[in-house]
Amino acid sequence: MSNTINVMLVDDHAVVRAGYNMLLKNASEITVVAEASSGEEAYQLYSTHKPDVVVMDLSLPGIGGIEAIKRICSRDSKATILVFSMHEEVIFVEQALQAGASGYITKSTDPQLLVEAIIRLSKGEKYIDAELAQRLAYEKSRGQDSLISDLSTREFEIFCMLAEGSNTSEIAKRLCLSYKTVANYSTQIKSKLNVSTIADIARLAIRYKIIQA
Amino acid sequence: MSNTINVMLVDDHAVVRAGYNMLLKNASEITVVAEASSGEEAYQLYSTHKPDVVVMDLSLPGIGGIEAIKRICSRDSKATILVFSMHEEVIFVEQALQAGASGYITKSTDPQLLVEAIIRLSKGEKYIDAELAQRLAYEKSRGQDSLISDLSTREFEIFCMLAEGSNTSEIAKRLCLSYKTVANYSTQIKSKLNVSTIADIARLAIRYKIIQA
DNA sequence: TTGTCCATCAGGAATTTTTCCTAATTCATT
DNA sequence: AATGAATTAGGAAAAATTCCTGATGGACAA
Repeated sequence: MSNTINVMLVDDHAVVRAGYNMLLKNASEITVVAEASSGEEAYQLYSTHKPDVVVMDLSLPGIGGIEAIKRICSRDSKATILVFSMHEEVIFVEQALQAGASGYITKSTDPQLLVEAIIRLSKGEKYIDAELAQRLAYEKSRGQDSLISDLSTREFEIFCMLAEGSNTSEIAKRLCLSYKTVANYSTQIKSKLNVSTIADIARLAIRYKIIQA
Repeated sequence: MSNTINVMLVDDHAVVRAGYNMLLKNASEITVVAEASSGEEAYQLYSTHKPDVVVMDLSLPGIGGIEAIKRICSRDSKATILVFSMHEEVIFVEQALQAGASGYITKSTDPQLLVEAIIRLSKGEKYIDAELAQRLAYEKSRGQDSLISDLSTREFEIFCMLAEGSNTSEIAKRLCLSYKTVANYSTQIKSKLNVSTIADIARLAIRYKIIQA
């Protein structure tokens, strides 16, 4: 029997997936057993392939990466998910870990670290990008979380979608929630962030580099 | 002598660069002769390597991709630059082409099209993602390019206030207009700008540097 | 184990906002 | 003088928001 690490790649860009695939071919310990291009697909393929480690981008169409992590982890509490994201902001690390991820690295890191991180996670360890871990610790120690990190997982998710220009009913549809639920969340988010319009939400999101202008 | 196509890759994510690199290794016509991780570096390496085609991401640290394209093209008017971006909005295509790029494809396209596009560009042809080209042509045909400059004085005024986070009744008060007037303007502005939420308005205003995030 | 807290989800009802239609007025331009 | 665009705004219907309430389930502490 082999003790190879079975990995599933989740990224909506086929080119990027192909690149990772080739990178990981150089690592003999690792076998890519599945690829998904959306959160929904990831969730389904996870069930059929049960990979040891999921390498997941956060910006995905449909249900985003965070929601995909939540669903996979609620289905299988032992799921091991490595977030491999372009976002270099602490807030994303917090949210991803809260959703159930076991590791977080950014696409700026040395390619070799992707392999390293996958191996670490497969052993049950955690692995967080060194610089982000530092910043996370530093900000935590100074209690310097932005208002945004007060948002719950769901709140944050809806916050992002509002900032990106989705309206209440679109969000409800995408997240399979009642319109009312999203509307109520929207009100609560504004209250927590101390703003009164969606424009303020968008600007906050851009200021904190959660979305791009 | 060889008739291989010399390519320079510009992307701030090393992993992504490594991926493209490997993808392009499969294409015998193409040789990657340089890699840059920022606009500045791209500019410098261009001068020393004179690649036949530059494959360039748009989201780069420091001077962005657009600015890098402008500088490279102003140095060498025959420079051939293929934008390879995650952005699927027409505005980015317009800006990139205006800056001097010869092609634009998105990271969602089939990996094989990257090779195809590079070959096309090396022959002096243009290559633009099919779907984006359609949308661009359509919008151009409707004279719908500089959206914001289509706004009337009053519309623009209200547009700015909406983007800054004022709500309809605040704006009405400040401009000494009826609530209804502002509400109707708001609807019309969205329609002219082809957006549906205030978040979109805020992002547009920030993108065009009309307000700051 | 039980109780408490929090996150999540959502309905009801009142209110507010948005949308779409219509129309008056002014002002510039042909 | 006439056309057209900009500005202003009301009415009516539709949609969104707000504030309340309450159910559920998971985490955690006494």
